[in-house]
Amino acid sequence: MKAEPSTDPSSARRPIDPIELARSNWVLNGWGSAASGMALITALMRVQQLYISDIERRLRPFGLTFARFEVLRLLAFTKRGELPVGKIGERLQVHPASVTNAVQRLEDAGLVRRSTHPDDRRSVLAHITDSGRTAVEACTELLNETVFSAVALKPEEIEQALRLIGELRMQLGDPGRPSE
Amino acid sequence: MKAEPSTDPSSARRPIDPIELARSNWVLNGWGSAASGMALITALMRVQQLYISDIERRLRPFGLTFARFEVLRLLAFTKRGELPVGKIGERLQVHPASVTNAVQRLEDAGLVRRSTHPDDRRSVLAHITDSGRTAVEACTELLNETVFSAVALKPEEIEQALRLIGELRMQLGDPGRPSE
DNA sequence: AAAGATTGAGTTATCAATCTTC
DNA sequence: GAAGATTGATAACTCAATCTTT
Repeated sequence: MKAEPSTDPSSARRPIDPIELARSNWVLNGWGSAASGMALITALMRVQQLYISDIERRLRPFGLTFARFEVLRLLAFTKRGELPVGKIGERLQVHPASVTNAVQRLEDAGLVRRSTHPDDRRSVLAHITDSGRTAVEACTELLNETVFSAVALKPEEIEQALRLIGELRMQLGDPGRPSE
Repeated sequence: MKAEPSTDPSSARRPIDPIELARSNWVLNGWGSAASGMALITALMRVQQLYISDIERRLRPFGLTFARFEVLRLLAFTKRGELPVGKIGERLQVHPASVTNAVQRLEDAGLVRRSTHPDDRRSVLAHITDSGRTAVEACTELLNETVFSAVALKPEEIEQALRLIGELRMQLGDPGRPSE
């Protein structure tokens, strides 16, 4: 047993972590068996929100959102620099309409060009431009230095966290992680 | 050094986890020092998305979103069943405009009522109604049973995950977790 | 008819501007 | 003037409906 987080309401000096406060309330209401799961899921939501805010703030000078950055990043990894928009949605696990929107914005910014697939005219190819490559490389470098390399965990802790999150993704039936 | 995750591109049989694929690409591009952090942050975004989808699907029959559920839950925990909307935003870490929107919807649904603070007429109090209490208890029970208690990790793994996420929140300057 | 993508409607979140009260 | 909240504008996502091509 470790020291319990203080639930003392008189400790008004430092602001109590809202997540730990919620957890205490859960326990006090007799929902002890759900308290830790609630706290974990709330914490996941919170840290995601903090990361997306941080990343989008850094990308703003480039006129990119994280979603659009991911599209560019994906295209830049392909051999020919292009991918059908359906494939993009599949890889990034986003709705087709979201891909249409992102690719439209990227095309308006001159970072990708659209063309119809030569073998299947139903399909639309998104092709990264030179300008798009320049932008995505700069953004990748920036995010690598300021965010991804800066994660305040030891390497083995990152691997541990990845494993735990992987379990959760599997349980939730993440299509990207089939249990087969 | 531990065994590296497979980067073998020939394993095309089962759909590769997009996150592990991105990680491989990061390593192949010489961004090894950022690869695990990128994978962790991408995984956090993904699992958050899966949880929010799952939770909102379950809340839909009640006409609630997760954000609105959180507001109700917070109010139900207070002694008098009421809180200034500014405090709500502070606790849940959301923009004042978002609170206004959520409370407006909740009021339209008859789950909360608004009144002006007696001691400071600038401030608006949100007060949970009997109907709101009934709804939030039903939703809490449902989420506890189907989501929060069902987290597919052992108790000590949940605590481990909470600790690791806590480190990340601290690094990101989560106002709810001051480093003092 | 089915697959692939787009469009339009509805919802939510954020930001700046505004309005009231202190 | 500053604090607290609301409003209006903008952006992004989801869903259903539509359109083209297979």
